[in-house]
Amino acid sequence: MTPAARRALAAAERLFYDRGIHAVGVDLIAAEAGVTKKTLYDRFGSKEQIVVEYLADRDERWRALLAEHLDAAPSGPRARILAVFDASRAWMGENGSKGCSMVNAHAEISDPAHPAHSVITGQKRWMLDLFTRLAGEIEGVGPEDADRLGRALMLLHEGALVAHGLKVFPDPVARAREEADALLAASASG
Amino acid sequence: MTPAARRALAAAERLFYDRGIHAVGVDLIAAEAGVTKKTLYDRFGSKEQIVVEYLADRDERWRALLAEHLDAAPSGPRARILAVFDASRAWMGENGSKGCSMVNAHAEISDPAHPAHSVITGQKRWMLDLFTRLAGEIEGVGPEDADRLGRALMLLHEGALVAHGLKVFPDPVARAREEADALLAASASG
DNA sequence: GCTCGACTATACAGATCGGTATACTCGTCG
DNA sequence: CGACGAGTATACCGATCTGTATAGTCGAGC
Repeated sequence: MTPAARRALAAAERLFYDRGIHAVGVDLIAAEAGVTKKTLYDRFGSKEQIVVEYLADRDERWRALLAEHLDAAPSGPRARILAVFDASRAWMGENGSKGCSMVNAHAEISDPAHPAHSVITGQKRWMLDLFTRLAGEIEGVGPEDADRLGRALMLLHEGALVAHGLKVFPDPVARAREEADALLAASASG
Repeated sequence: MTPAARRALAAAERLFYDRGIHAVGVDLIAAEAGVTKKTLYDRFGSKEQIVVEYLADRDERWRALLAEHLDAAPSGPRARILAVFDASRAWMGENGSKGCSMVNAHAEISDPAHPAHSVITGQKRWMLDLFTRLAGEIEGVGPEDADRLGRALMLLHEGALVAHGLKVFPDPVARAREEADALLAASASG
């Protein structure tokens, strides 16, 4: 990726996230990045492609941050599950005062055939799988309970991201982590 | 409200919710409603005002449906809390295949001074207060535990609405209700 | 019968939308 | 030196955006 393309994508990410996708035009992206529209279309081809790369890049960065937290977590599935919430808390502190970019983008994209759609649902499905897999690694938790636990963790996590964006009450991710902890304490020997 | 205004608002609600606010122009609203732009601007004055009334009307209808479910619920705070989730399940079945309109609208509105902003945050704050108040009515639950419980219920509920919109797994509102039930069972004598 | 509010129809203004075209500069690499 | 990729600058296209203006239709109430 050329330097101008990187600058353009960085500007697009900030603008799309802060103001919404449809509210931001390519002229504005070009101006904010110090790049001409010609360069934008040479590198990306279309606004739609910029949107896709915006979401894909955020997804990639989130998964990288999450992997760091998972690697640094104490061994054991329960600590690793809590590490997911820690990662989200760290992420939100730096990247997310308006909630989840995937959820927000989904609100603006009606066409299920839009190439961004698979990025959005892909991340959510991946997160559910992660929660379910980690829950299944807990001693004494069978596949059925893992499904139930994974989905409950998913609900708490998604709810926390939304609550953070809406600023319903302070530090909802920390609150969700507490609740997840209680859930895990109750569900098995630990 | 005149008949044409009612038709226009109904069309706007459907279009805004399905496609997003910025993706829908007033010409399209007018055409879908069988109404001229002149009438639209005579009745509402601006697109911004249409957006505000779209959200306010949905809020009003949601609160009415919720009140019905709360009135029909068995007495006792625990049953009433579960009735909130039942109301959401019924609501989503009819009005919401794309999640929460307030959350979705918030994703598209960057200006905190936008008149729709207070409608959005107002409903969320109201829901948190409702959960907290109902939790506080449970025997043996003090004010501090009511706050904790209210916020946990809020997280589950918001998470369920998002998960429903994203179609992460089937019937997330029912799953959230189960989790809320377990939470309430564990938190007090009942 | 006449006024008045609600509504339709159409055209337009000024701005912005996504996207394209032409012409230029500059550093790098062979 | 010369070719080439990256980027700049600017102008433009057709379409669409919010919002306004003019002119006319229709039905109900006084």
